Amino acid sequence: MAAMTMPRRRPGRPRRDETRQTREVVLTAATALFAERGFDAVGLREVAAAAGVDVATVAHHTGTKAALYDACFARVFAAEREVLTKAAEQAHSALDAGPDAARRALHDLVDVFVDFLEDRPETTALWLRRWLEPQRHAELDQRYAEPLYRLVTELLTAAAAAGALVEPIPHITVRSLVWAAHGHVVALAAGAPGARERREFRTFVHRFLDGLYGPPAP
Amino acid sequence: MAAMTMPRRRPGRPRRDETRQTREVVLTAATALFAERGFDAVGLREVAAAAGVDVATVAHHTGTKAALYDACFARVFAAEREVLTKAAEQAHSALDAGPDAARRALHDLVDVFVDFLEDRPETTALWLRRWLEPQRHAELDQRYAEPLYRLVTELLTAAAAAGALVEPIPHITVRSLVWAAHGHVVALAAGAPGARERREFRTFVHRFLDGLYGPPAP
DNA sequence: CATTTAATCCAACGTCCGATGGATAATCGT
DNA sequence: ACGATTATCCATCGGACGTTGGATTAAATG
Repeated sequence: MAAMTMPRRRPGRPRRDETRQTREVVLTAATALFAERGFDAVGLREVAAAAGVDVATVAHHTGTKAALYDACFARVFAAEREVLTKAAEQAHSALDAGPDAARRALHDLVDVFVDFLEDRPETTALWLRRWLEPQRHAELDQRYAEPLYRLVTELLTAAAAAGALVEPIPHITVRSLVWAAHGHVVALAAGAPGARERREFRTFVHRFLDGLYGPPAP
Repeated sequence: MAAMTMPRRRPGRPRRDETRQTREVVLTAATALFAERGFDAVGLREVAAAAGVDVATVAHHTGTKAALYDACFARVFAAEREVLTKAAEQAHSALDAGPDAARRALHDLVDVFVDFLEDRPETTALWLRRWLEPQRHAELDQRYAEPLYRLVTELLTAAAAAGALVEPIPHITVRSLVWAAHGHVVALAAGAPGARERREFRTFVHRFLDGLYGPPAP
């Protein structure tokens, strides 16, 4: 990740090796501000100042404010999707090795997810903000969330077919786990004692997942 | 709940029996708008129009915009706290009647919670918005959430002492259930098929709670 | 070297917002 | 019946916002 501000770049056409730099710096600064305070509470002059450039430079690189906002979301969510898709595919390929291996694979998958959110808490903030904007929400859900939900839901369904997995309603199980993880990040941001909270949340999630491996309901 | 708009009240001192009416109408209209779009995206003129009054009238009754915002939160959260406190106390008093009654009492309690959120989805929106405002979040958490969390956590702890309740980390269990419920409301608002989703979410939560009543981990 | 291209900043425009002062009208207290 | 009180609206002010046009600088291009 590039530094938050630039060391005052002089005007003029950029050299071939330094194109795209300013855009990244602006996006990084804008992402942090939007995650913290939202679209309307953040001014373009503020973004420009945080990035160390003029407001017109921001407009030059990212167009309107709405386009800048969308670009911030796309960048963060794409990174999340990339990490989680890879982890989900690994878990999927571990299914053939028996119920115990499948359970461990599930543990690893959610650990990757929780690690990612803890490392980049702005992801949670951006998702919460999108969930509060119904029209955008639907679009981004389709692009970034649904593929993952589908993958993990298939994972649970396949595990139920292979081992003795008790899985009442896969998509609700997955969604609830995701929201619990976001709640965990919010609690951390609000000042919950960090190390202990992190450890206990993982314990909770693992036990919850293990509970899915109990005997089928009569 | 009063109507969203007023039938154009004429100026002049109000009669004794109609004091506080305008304030309630303004608060109701403002709550709906703030829940939908947030503090900065809602203008006071817009609130005034939705309530059928002038912008100066809004200021007269509620002071600054920030005070109006806070008043909306306080009203909704107080209602939620009242309903849930009563339900939690009922569940608590059912603990002495044995493990089965305790489990049924827990089911009833979360049903009350989910019913409340489904009936008044603006509650979820307001909580999400508060969680995105760290400083306000801490204060309202202390006033409205923590008493309830403490009550339910004690409930789980007492149930573990009485029956065979497996409860690894009570406060994380409670928080995760709360967030799962908010995620459920967001999914409903985003257009998930209503009746089926409502039924399945309750099934999921009940099975999750029953899982807490399994044999203690070795 | 001359021209084109790209990035940056400065200054300004029009708009909308929250807040306020003051006028008006209807009821209350006496 | 008459002042005091309260609620309402109108008009307006200062400021912040997103956006844009144009000047400046520097590298690429030929």
